[in-house]
Amino acid sequence: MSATAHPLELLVRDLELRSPLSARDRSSILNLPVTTQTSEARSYVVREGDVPTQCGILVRGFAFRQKLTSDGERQIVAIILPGEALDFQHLFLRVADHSVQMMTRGEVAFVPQNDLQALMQSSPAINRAVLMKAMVEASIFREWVLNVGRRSARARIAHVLCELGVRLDRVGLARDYGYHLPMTQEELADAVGLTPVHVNRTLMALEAENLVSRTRRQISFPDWQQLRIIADFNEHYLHLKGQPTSSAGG
Amino acid sequence: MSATAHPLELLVRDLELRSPLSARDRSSILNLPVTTQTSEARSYVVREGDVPTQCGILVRGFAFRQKLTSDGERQIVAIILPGEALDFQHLFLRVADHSVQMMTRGEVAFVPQNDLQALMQSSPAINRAVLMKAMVEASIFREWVLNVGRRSARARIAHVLCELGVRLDRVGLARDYGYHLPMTQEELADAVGLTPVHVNRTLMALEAENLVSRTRRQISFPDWQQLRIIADFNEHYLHLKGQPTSSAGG
DNA sequence: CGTAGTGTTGAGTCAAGTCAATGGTTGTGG
DNA sequence: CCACAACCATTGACTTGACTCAACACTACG
Repeated sequence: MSATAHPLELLVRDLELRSPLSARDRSSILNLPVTTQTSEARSYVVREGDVPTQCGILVRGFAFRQKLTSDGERQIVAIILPGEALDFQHLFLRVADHSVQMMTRGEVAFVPQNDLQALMQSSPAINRAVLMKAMVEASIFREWVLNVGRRSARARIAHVLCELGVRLDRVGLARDYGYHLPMTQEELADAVGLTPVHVNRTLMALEAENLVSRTRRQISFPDWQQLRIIADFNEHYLHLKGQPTSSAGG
Repeated sequence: MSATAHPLELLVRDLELRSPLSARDRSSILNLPVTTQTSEARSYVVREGDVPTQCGILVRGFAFRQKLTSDGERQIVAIILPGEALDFQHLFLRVADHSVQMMTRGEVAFVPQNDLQALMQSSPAINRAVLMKAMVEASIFREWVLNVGRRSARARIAHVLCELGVRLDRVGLARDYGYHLPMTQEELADAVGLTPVHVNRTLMALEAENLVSRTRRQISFPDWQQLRIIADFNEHYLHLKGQPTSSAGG
């Protein structure tokens, strides 16, 4: 358990992508007390109504945020990638307003909220990085409202595939924006507000047009530029560019 | 311009609803340097791509956040009520990922980001209150993804009407959850991801069932409990309850 | 009292949903 | 290594909720 990479290494890398951290900041994050635990696919990490006292960070595997209607229909409202926090929002909100579930088997690192909060108070850079991450997530929610509210089935699905390509590329988990997608068509349907049957037909159509190529759970994009166009994808909402203050020549 | 209420009074009230502020906190907020300006209906307060240096707070009137698809379809992703900030997110994100537009004529107070940031650094309570507000907004976005993604036209519309009823009630702008709704059916359509024609038909149906009553731009709800049910409305996502730490007795 | 923005209604169409069956993959235990 | 079981993907036939197009009515305001 100690020879492998530190469980929070990916988190640090992810935070640094938008806001620079000093060596000291990095090491104080890595020195946070963590409890790492393996979670099975489909297990819940947070349940709606919970009052968490720890902050979970996804170390390995994929997870998602979901909400249900009263008649049991599921909407996936966010996809969580390795290195991302499951619930920064609980640093400020007491009770969970949605559930977080593992999409695949994976590992989650838990840090006591108090320790993280103390660290944020002592380091403006860490404070800033964590809050930026939370604000970017809010921006992604806005884009998803647009996606689900105003785009065709084709564009919706393509848009989610593009978003994952770009986000996974950022953390080194994609190759030419293609990636291993451990998501069933039913889950994809619940992320874009469609039925699984219609997602299947739409994926088949995208494949027939040579915009998407699937083998097993691997997905790739023979014509990434064209896919972006039909997805109406513009990554501004991911706020990936470096900070303005210093070196602007990104 | 000086005998009337202070432009940030509603903001203070709103922040206090979730997180207590000391007298000193209140007065330091009210002492922030503000520039108040009147904005016409449909004018833009923030445009996608802007790099704001001031933080806008809605003093009077209604506004909304919107995003457009490349073929010009609009999605309203949030409705902003008096006392709410237009762009707390720009304290952490440099460039605007969406536009904020006035729904009605109104007044907006601008505070330099630097001053607000300094205040947040000097007062943990203000810091907490502002960030709670931002996190609650993120929670509302999640609910909207669910609303637009998984509910019927009827439920979607009813849900937005319920949300506005509860939020307006909270700031004293509703009476039995009925309120003045200065929103065209086209805007409502863009908030719920439907066409104006279909919104009209659905509203007429709700009215025929005596769940909604409209006169001019005033809307009221003869059977609020039933409306909540058909809307699948549960206000947990608004995080309205007082803080857990002290007096829990509602 | 005209004009422009809204709201309302009707008729016809279509994108996406439903229901139901079949086919393929993966994993597991014997 | 095989056979089963469970889950997932695919396809067809049919239905429907929401959209489109187009007209007309109301209201506010100068």
